[in-house]
Amino acid sequence: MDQEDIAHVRRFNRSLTRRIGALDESYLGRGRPLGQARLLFEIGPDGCDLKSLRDRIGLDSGYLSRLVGLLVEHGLVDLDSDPEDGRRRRATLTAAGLDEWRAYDELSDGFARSLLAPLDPARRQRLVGAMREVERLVAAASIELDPVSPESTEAKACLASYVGELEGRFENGFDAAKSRPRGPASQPPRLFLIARLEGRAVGCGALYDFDASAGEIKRMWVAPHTRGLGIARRLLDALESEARGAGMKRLLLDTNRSLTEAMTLYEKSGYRRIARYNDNPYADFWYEKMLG
Amino acid sequence: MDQEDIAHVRRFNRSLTRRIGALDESYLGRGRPLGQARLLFEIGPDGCDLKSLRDRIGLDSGYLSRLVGLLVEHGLVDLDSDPEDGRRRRATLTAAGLDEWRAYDELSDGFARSLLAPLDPARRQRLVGAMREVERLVAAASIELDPVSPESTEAKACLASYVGELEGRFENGFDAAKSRPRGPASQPPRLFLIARLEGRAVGCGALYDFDASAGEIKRMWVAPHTRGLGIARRLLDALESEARGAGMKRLLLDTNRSLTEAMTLYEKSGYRRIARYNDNPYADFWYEKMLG
DNA sequence: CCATATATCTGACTTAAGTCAGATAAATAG
DNA sequence: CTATTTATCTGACTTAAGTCAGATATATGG
Repeated sequence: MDQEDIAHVRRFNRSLTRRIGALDESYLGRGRPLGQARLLFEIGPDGCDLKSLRDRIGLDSGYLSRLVGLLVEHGLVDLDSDPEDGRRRRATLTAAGLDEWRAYDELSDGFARSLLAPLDPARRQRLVGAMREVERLVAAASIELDPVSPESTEAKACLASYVGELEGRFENGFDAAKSRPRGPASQPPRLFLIARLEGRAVGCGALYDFDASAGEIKRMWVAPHTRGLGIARRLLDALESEARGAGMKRLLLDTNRSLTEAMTLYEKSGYRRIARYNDNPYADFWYEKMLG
Repeated sequence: MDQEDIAHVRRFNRSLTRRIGALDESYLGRGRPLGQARLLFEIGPDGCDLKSLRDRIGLDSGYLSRLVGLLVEHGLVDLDSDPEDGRRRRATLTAAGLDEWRAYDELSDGFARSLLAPLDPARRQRLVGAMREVERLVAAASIELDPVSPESTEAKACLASYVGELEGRFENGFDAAKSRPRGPASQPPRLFLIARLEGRAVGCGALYDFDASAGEIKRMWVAPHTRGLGIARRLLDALESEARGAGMKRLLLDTNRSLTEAMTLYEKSGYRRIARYNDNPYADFWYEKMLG
């Protein structure tokens, strides 16, 4: 990463900050402080309970209570108890509040429009495309890997998605029980990693012991909407580095012919096809990589 | 421009706002309110006079005075009168101020680095490229066209750059006096347009009367660092629309063989090669367009 | 039922950020 | 030299934004 790349990112941040500040300014044009405006906008046409508002915008509970109070006072918001949990309170927009919400929505739309309008169609498409690219790659950069227990809710949720997907993709469906790694029955993995994007699990991968000097990679999965961000690559790298740290000399893995992206990844990462080394009924190809 | 494009721009704004907010947070980590931190950072290693600070950040003069006062009090900034204009005051960083400036600079660098670091080199390049594209296109969208007097300082500055460039590009140099449009001596243009990017003139173009039913486009120029943003196209469109409004049926223009981008633009915009219609010694090609 | 946790509210604060009306001193136009 | 403009400063304000320590009422696990 050279200094010039960094300078570009900094310039980008600066120029965007200024521009986005302009959106805030336009919000102020409705004579309401930014905090209240944002809150009103976040409550939205469907309403919202205060707890989730607090989580989303990150406000002190006392402060939030007062801000909502002001909106109620101005006749923009109604506040009732949540029927399911008497401690919680739900905020919903009144008719006047909904009008205001629409006005803010219009401002945001108008702002976006003002970025696109002066451009010819070709440049417009390029801008939208570049924005999407920036967004995706910035998301990719904010992925975090965390070791978790394979028994944790998060791990189980990932595995369920993994199984669900294989069921759909494999010609004969998939039954997780038949694809256990060998060794002592239901041997736990040495490391189970979760990939998180803004706190939500969007991928997983596990490293198992195979024999005294080898490990096995299994349960590699990435949520469909986050593919192409290099998450699988990072999971694989992290698992390999753990394997090296544990003194393993060799890594094994198997895969199904329908998982073409996975096979591409393995081959790019230095895995080479070998003969069948297990009796996994879902495996079509077997790979190994010597750890240097 | 469809609703989906707008939704993309809005999502982009939202996700970037959050991320850029994180940079502000990191600035706060040095125990100084954001206003002071930004001011210190803007003063920079070379110092700066208060007037230009005010223009750049847009602060109330009283407020700025007090903010700088605080920085002086904390031993971070020195304040002296400008030797050239006794009303102005120059702020310069003390040794301690410079250390602080470096710390903020490091934070910005670190922030940029944290966006790039988790990515593999290919994705890193894609991110930097996409950021540059967004920046350029957003700049393109914020270009504004203004009619000005051809005698104004801005117009003269543009024309000077235009002449300077032609001198360099034409095989036999360029003398503006020899390339006057025909008609009553030094006839003023019907419309002289300036293209502005963030207040600075980065391009120009003029529409002259040629005869009772035709106009002539001349003095089309775009600053080198802003080429590729579609500025010339927008200037040309605006001049044509003025010509239509004035009842002109036909537009003429001439150009030199070395101005290849210009020729491409004219041809894409519907201009067709015609025979020589004037005695401009620098012209190699002549074009016309019928206004529909 | 009890202890504890959770969601919200209230009161009493602090601080940042900014506005506005002059005052002051230096530059500039005539 | 005088009137006006310009750049900055000072004093007196306002408002937004946020923090913190309880108080209160409701859920939840045992």
